[in-house]
Amino acid sequence: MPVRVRLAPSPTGYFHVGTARTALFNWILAKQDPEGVFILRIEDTDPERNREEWVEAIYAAMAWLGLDYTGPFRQSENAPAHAAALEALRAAGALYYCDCTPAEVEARKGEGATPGYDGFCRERGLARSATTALRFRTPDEGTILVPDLVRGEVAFALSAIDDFVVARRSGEALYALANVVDDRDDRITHVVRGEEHLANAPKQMMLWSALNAATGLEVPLPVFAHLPLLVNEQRKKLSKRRDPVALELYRDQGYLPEAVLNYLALLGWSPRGGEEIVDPATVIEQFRLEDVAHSPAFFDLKKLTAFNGVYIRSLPPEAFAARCRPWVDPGAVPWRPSGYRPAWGEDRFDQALFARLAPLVQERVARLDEVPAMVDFFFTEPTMDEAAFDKVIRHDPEGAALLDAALHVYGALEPFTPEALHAATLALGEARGLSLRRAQAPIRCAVTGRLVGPPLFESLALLGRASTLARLRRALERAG
RNA sequence: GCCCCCAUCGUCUAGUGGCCUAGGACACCACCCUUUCAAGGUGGCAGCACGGGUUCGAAUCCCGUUGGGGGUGCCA
Repeated sequence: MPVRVRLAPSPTGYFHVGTARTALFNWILAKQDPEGVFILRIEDTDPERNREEWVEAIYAAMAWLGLDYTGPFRQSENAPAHAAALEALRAAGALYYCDCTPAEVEARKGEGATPGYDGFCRERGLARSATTALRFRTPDEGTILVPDLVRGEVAFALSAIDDFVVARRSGEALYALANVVDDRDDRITHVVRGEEHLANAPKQMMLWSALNAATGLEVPLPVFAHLPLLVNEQRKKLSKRRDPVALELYRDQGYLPEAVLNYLALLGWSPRGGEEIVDPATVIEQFRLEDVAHSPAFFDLKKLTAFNGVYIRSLPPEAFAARCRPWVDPGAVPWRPSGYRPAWGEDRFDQALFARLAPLVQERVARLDEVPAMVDFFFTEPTMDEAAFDKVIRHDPEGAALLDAALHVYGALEPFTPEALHAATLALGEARGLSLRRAQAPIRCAVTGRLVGPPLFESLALLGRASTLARLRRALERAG
């Protein structure tokens, strides 16, 4: 039987990094089978909380990650099937109407063992009305075994599972039912999702079987796989309120999707052989649900960032330059990180120049959003770091002298190349008994406004003699 | 409260009874390289929660304790 898996996110907020990992694992499973199918189904049965923009965010996130799928489908579009399922179950006696309000249910909850609903309306024979919801009649005793590829079999006592609601008083099917109906319709073979859904599994199995019986259509039950949760430093489930969980955020900061995917694959799983930088093909080849870890994993931004640096450095220089454009090119680009504000004018930006700069910064950044601050002095007059200026120029007697000497030597330097600049600056320093390390500092500061940046002599050559000399002169004037 | 899950360096993990003096990665520290910063190289710090079993032998199996987490919606 071919693998059929699905991602079933609800459009109630940002696309969560945890959802991204679930998507990845499902996608991998489908890719492992030549006939595998990975379905994207938007679970939009809660009109109160869904928003169309979040649906779009799901599509955008999947596209950015490069995870292809069958669909997308909207759960709401299958409402007729949900209604039919409800009717079939009701006719078979699997459901009953209940007019208890949540407050009443809560009030009756004793200190006793059985949690949740107490079965108050089970035998009342209520008819459908505007105040009745539909509940599923669950057995009172026995055990149900959930087959879980990650954890093995998980046993639930039926006595601990209450008669849960499957349709609102408005008549609409709830997640509990809609999800099962859709999974049956889609012939889902593996339900792979976060551990927070583990307690839903026995209920869904019972519903699935009841549906098989009530409709006469025997659809094989799926097997489950509940993935360990992603947690924050407090070891709590990643939360939209406290934690940076939105995938967009990572995209905006210049994380590469391939790095994110690689890192996500390592949360709960590890490749054979110890090498952690692995491409999707390797993961597809090696991944097994049975090998997934059981304990929650901390989402470590530092490690993700380190991985991102590895991926950035491995890019061909031209590709790196192209990927930087949304952050550095004020002109027309296909996509923009949110909150982008041009650091220099469109007329000042020079794509050809940036292409030559790119290799100098490529190995110095771990995120694409660090690039602008590293090349700004090429496209705009740099803002002087006053502390740096004081340290190596104003309060260093050698500083101004070096600047003055550089002004003269650079002015006559032929050719104005990195090699010549290197040699000239080295000589400048030696004449004063200074290491190149110290000799380059005031020059770097004068020209770039900072003490750190791309290699200086390459930068000066690319900047050109005129700008270099002008900035040296200006710094000299500032030093007074 | 009740149900369920989990427990190896700070973090992610390898480890399925002897190969473990517990391996790798990130982070951190030191040194090397070096025009700054990175990158790169070398080395280092650091862990089997606890208590009982089982066994010739336990990080690995069993029980308990403790500690974490998830669920307990007419949300998904």
